[in-house]
Amino acid sequence: MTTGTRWLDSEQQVAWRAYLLGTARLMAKLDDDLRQFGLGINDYEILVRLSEAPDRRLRMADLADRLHQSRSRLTHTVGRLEAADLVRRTSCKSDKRGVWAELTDAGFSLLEQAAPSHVEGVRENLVDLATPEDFAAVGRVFDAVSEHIGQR
Amino acid sequence: MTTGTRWLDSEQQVAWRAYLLGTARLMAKLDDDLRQFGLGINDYEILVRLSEAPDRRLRMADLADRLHQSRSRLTHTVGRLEAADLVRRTSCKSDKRGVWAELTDAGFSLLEQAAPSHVEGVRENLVDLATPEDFAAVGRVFDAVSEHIGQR
DNA sequence: CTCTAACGGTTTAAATCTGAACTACATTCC
DNA sequence: GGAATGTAGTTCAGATTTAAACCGTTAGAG
Repeated sequence: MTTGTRWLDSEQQVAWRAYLLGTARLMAKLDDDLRQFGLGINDYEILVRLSEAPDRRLRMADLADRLHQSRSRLTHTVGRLEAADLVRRTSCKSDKRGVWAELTDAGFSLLEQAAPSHVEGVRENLVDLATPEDFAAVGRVFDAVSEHIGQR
Repeated sequence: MTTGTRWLDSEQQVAWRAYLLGTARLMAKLDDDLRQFGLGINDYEILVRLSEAPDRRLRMADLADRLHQSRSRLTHTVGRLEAADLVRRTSCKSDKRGVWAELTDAGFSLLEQAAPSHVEGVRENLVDLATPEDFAAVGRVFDAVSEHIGQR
């Protein structure tokens, strides 16, 4: 009795492919639009998370988790952002192993410049293309995905 | 009269972040699960597209467009797949500039091995987590995104 | 207290990806 | 026909990402 694979049905297949292609195109577009500010979407997200945090700073590991990135990748990226004077590193007093990544004024300022255009891009290329219900569904689905997969 | 930025409202914000994090986690998970077959999700998708094409082959540019990849990236990836004997390149007779990327028997065979586990992963970490309606919404949304952004 | 395991972060080297430059062929327009 | 322009694909150099090894520091067990 062969417990065969539960393949995707035709509609699921189509939706899955649409998601793959749509995501690829969307990310490429957003990346592209951010290039005028010298940022990629990954850099941008880092700056945003920092800007929202208390004292505009986060511990490296915390930041890595929020973005689901390896600590190694984050070290490299923050290194570049630091070289561009957008982020500053300071060591953590209470845990000497720790490092704070802190948004500089220049970083905050660049973020203020880039944000309107970026958000407009997210609207134009995603949010405004969907009905509110459909977009809410996207949120629910990927929230469930995150929840299911959990931390790395 | 300041035509201010149309920021995302709180729910849109949450949905957008859920999508970003969920996608990051999902892709990492699928990549991870494919590693046992020596493939990444990008390699896998290439093999799948080839396997579905007439004569199991596609022109490089065609394949690149379907995956929204640069020709350069595809050249590299196919080069590696060719080295692993999963894909074969042949030159196109009708257009001497062209190159066919063709799935080898080994490539097809590996795909047959990997597919059940991969599809199960897509189900477990995405499809089965959503109601059919919600998942259909995801399909609609990203189809609209693809349509809107168009070819590169 | 002290030993050991775990954590936080960086470094290193290799793998992969990007973008521009380049080669060859094809097409278009006099 | 032949020059200009466009297309397909590759190559090159540089940037980014990955995975593993590594170094302090911290925490937990005995």
